[in-house]
Amino acid sequence: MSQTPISPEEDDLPEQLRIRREKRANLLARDIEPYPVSVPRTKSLTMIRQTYEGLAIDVATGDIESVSGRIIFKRDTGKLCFATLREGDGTTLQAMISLDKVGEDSLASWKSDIDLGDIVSVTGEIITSKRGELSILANDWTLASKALRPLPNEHKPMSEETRVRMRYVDLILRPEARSNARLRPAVMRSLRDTYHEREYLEVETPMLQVQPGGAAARPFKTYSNAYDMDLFLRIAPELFLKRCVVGGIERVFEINRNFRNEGADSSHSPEFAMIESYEAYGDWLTVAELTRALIQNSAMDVFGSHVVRHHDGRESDLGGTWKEISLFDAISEGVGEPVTAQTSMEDLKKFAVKLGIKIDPNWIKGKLAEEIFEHVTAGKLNEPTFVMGFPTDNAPLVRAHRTIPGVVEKWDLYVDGFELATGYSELIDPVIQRERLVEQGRLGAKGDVEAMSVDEDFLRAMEFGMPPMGGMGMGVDRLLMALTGLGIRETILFPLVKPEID
RNA sequence: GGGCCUCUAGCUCAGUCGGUAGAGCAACGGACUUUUAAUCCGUGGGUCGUCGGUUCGAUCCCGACGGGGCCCA
Repeated sequence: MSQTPISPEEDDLPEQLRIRREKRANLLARDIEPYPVSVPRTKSLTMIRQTYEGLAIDVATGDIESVSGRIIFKRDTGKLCFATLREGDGTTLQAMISLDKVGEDSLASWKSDIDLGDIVSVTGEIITSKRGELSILANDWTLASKALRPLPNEHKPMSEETRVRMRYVDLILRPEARSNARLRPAVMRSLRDTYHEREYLEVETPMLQVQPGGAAARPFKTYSNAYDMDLFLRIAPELFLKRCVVGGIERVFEINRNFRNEGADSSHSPEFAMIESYEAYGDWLTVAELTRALIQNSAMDVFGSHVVRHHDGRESDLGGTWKEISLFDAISEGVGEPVTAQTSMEDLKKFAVKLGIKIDPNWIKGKLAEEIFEHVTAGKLNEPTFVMGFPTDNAPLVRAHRTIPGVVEKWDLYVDGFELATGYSELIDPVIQRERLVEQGRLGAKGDVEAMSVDEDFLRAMEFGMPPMGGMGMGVDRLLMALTGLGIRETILFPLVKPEID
């Protein structure tokens, strides 16, 4: 990592930082405000571009406007200077500063006080240059904000680390960074539109929880001074959304952050956006259809097609109905022998060993079966595929499959080789639910840090009667990955990075 | 958790078979009234991630630590 100081001491600064601070001081000494409260601005660069689209070469419109933007190119010549201004969405406009319009002092100041990266306001006539470039020919200009750090070389890509650490610079320089930042809210809006069309109610449930639940994951632990008690950041909203359904909010969804205290890599972030929804009187097939609609509508709303083009040019077809495979069929094919929920732990271990899977002694049978599946099949599932029917013992919140013993009505959706979403026919029998959670508690006591615990208030809610329902969950970051092919850290504006200096 | 790669100027990167370093862009000084990564002339800028070790001498070799990346479980 570079050694650019985060909190620079005034002496011993790198040359370019020192020079820019001197320029700021010099402006102040001449009673020029480097950070004014406001600057003239009558139109955005986008509005100028729209208004004067198609203007011929070397035209003077007579229209006087004030515009502002960050200087991303600067070409100073003797008596006529050019700069390219850019505003937030990437729209640019050329500014021209000429001796005969602004005078000697102003031109000299432009050359010596203004740097690449500064934000300026320019007032003048909208013209096209002799080369046909739409421009504003300055009658006057003023500094809007002095940049004390130089912009990186625009023509060489910033390293991945610099992009993530200084996303603000990434956003200034890289069009993809700007479009990625705008993609997420567009997808969020599409997801909400789909839910609203189906008369779902959006709710917000607690992120600070007394007892984390709803998923198999390690939580972040924190502490409340006011209550003098440990609290946890939620790993899933599931148990609260189900409480909503008990209360009669029969179609409910939430889009918000979950936190899992686990490894971070190109598809896992410690905090990630998750969508979860529950539909009374639905089942796992109902929510599979919903999930497909959510994803396909997102693709259509954002890209205008179910075929999405990834950043590397690869196309991914999310259209049509999607393939469904059985989890145990996939495992059987992978190991070359029939495997069912009844296959013994000993046999599963033999298969796992043969495949070179490192077995965690805390794994129960269902977990081992899923690990084998992930090893032999998951990564190969590039086209959207529902993997149907999971082992009962590793899915404590899901109801039993109506025909297949030892299996629950749970699917995982795989796209591009990773798990994008999951859906259940939810378990609604409070007695069986209690048995399942008590069993989870036993696993937890034996050292399984991901095991769920018995949430008495959740069980009490169930005991008031929970309607039959289907539920689903989907990672929003992963949806963005499926739509764009990007890594998770590119879909998140400010992913967690370790500090540069300790 | 294990393995591999990587950290050099503001940015992106070369490089030194061990004798304290270079390019492009950026910066500084000068020339230029139509530039588009402007051009031309000149100049400066570095604790070579940190701390140890080996050595007459380490940015380079070795070790530990820290940051980043990739692969594996």
